[in-house]
Amino acid sequence: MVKRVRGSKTGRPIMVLLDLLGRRWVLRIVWELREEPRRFRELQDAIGASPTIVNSRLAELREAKLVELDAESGYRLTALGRELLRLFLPLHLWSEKWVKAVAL
Amino acid sequence: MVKRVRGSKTGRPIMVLLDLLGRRWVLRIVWELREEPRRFRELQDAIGASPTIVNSRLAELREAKLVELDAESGYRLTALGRELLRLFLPLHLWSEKWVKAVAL
DNA sequence: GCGGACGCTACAGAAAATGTAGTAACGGAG
DNA sequence: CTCCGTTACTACATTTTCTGTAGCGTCCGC
Repeated sequence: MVKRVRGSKTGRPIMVLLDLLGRRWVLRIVWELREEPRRFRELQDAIGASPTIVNSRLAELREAKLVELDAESGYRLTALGRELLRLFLPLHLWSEKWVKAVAL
Repeated sequence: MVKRVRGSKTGRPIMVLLDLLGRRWVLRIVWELREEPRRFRELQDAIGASPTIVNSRLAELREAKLVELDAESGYRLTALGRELLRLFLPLHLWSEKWVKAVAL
């Protein structure tokens, strides 16, 4: 038993995944790592969250094998993390369209 | 200024979107509405969150024009919401693969 | 006019996030 | 060998958010 499933008791993969991704800052961290590895502080400054929460989210993402820490370069996406990111890339374009529709 | 951009001051569409989707239960609610409309209580029971938070997330999703309330059938995805969901559908399959890779 | 389903709200207590400060390990300069 | 900077990370009091439970007001069928 690897994961704590917060939002769902079912343990169905999609629920576990949605639970993980639905935590504050998780999507943002993955997004921030999309191009290149980042140092802890660098990441923290970029997203503007407290070190406490950045650290615990990184721990969760590392446990989920989506992110890893390389001593040379910093935090970076694993192969699995890059796969996930690839699924999210279309969001970038779509978000532009969405914002226009919502007219913020 | 319509939206509170919690996680980012930039107002860049992708950041606003990631902020919205990164709130607790939001992804789960969108997922729960993927097939058919749901009533408030039905939705609440399905995800197991408090009515308070279900209501406020639904309000946010309605403001974001991703969800709407139809008196006849209940809460459902808008056209925009269905577009977003379509981007997320591959997650379902991917999550199965991911769980196998993580649960060593 | 009673009962049930509906969306939704109030509110106290619990949990999570913030903001600030600080620790411990390492590596290089003097 | 000290000092300094950089690294990841932790402690903790304060603030914000979420939960759990109860209940409100409206509509509709009986």
